[in-house]
Amino acid sequence: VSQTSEPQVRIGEVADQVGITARTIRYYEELGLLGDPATRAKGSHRLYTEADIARLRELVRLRDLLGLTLDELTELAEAAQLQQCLRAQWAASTGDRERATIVRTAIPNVQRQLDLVRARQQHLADFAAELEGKLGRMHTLLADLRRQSTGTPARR
Amino acid sequence: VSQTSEPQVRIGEVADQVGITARTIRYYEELGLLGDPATRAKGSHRLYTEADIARLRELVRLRDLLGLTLDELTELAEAAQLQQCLRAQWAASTGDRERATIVRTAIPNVQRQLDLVRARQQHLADFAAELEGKLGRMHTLLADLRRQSTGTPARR
DNA sequence: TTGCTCCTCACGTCACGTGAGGTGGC
DNA sequence: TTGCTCCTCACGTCACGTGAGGTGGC
Repeated sequence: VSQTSEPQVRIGEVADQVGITARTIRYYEELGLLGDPATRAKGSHRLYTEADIARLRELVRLRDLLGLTLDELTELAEAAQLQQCLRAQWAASTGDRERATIVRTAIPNVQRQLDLVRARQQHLADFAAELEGKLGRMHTLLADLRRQSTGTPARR
Repeated sequence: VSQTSEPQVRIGEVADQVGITARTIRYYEELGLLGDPATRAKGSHRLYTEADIARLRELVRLRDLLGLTLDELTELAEAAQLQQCLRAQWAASTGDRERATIVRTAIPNVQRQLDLVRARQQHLADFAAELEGKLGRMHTLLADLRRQSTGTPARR
């Protein structure tokens, strides 16, 4: 039954595109971070859709940029999983009221991610300011030393 | 010979202050990330100065905020180690020219850290923008649904 | 003396890395 | 048929976590 469905891509290319290894993808599947491998004959090749790739990219970003553990990712992922599930219901649900409910339940999940990003940004800004201060002091010090060795009196 | 030197603090308090465990500190010492334990009788308590604590804080920040491996930290630390060594020479060196050289060698190290921080900030800003866009679209969608269910025609 | 924190092994764990040996699709 | 990528164990590694059993300082 070869429907004209979305193109499927193999694990190696997915790994290259996302910037991780095939091992990592298999490990995440083992932990249940990716949607079930559904029906895949034991030993046959894994195939991924564009949606799967986007999902992996998000997981990797949350891991790398926010330093979340895979346990924490699982939590967030379960929420996103539910979101995915709701997205499927979306087409089926015709009522605006139902649709509104679906969107409302999805919002806090995204909001939480944004909060985490904001906190990270704050810490990085602090760090950057500190490094800049350090660098600035070193440069003025250098300038002072140069002035002294050329006979120019240092300001102060 | 109890000199009136800087106060020393034990590993547990250091761990609390920095927000890590004693095990991590011992592991870092084992890897040579902290200045040599110098002369410590095998089995006796480790004692740390304020400078040691500041150093550990920096290492942990580089690890957490930038996601550096301990190998990468070792590289940066060796440069910082050299910087530390130079700082000791500082007092001894009277010549401005020598001092200028010391500062000049220390600058690129700090600059490199700042570059890494900048790159991280860029990625986080991208991520934040994406999440905000997502959130915004969800909110307008919700508003549209609300308008429709109350009979108000949706814009567009 | 009694707690408390510290010490040194040493094994466990998380998140993969890295082959070994074998099968499947262009 | 020949490469190439894929598959499944399974052991190794990095960065610690977590006791076990014992010693030291207020």
